[in-house]
Amino acid sequence: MSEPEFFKALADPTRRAVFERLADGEMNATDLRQGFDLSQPAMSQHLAVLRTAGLIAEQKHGRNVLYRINPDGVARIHQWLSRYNAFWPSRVDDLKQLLKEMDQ
Amino acid sequence: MSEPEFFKALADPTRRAVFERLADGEMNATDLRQGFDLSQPAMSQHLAVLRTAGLIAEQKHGRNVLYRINPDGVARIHQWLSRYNAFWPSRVDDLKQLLKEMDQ
DNA sequence: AAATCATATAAGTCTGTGCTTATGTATTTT
DNA sequence: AAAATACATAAGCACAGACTTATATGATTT
Repeated sequence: MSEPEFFKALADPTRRAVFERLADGEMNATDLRQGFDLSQPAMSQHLAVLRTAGLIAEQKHGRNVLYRINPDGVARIHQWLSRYNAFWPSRVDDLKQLLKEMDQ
Repeated sequence: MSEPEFFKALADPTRRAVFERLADGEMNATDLRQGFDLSQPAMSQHLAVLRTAGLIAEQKHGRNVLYRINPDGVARIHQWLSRYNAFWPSRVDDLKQLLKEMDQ
């Protein structure tokens, strides 16, 4: 199995915040900067790290680039974490709860 | 919500390997060093980082210290990841499969 | 076509972190 | 009680990474 890069990518609080913001919907780099005290290159570099780690995907729209969460990346985190399911004591209840919520 | 420290802790490949080794059962620091080209203090420091992040727990046994995975830490990763369940396309099937396996 | 806009890349700085050796502190063994 | 063992802590070094300013590139607007 290849080394998971997502840990390093998400170890930075700014990148976690960017990732979380993208959970609400796709956005371009300029809009993503709102609320962050960060230069444009800094954001661009963060986005490059997240993209290289396979956590976000990009789509060009003219001179804009829309960024969105890459489901494959989330799936890869889940895959890594599944190794430790035995250490998740309340996993049965939580899973049943989750399935119930999704059935509604 | 407090900042998740586990990402920084698991961003280091050595610490991930230590964590993975502990998934097979509790172990002391000396045994954990087997197979790693690492000094004793380095391992001690890695274990301190994992412990501070709440990922492992320790139990003193005389002059030995047994380390084991802290289920609370695993639960916290799951909790963080649950925010992104909507981006996990195959989650329903996987969860049902997991529940089926656990019922056996 | 010139100016503006959205983004990326380059280069340099500063801080964080992972490593080392040296040493400290209990605990166990002889 | 002295030696050995298991581990932690301290201090220093070297490299990685997050930031900056400056500049480049391509698309849009005027």
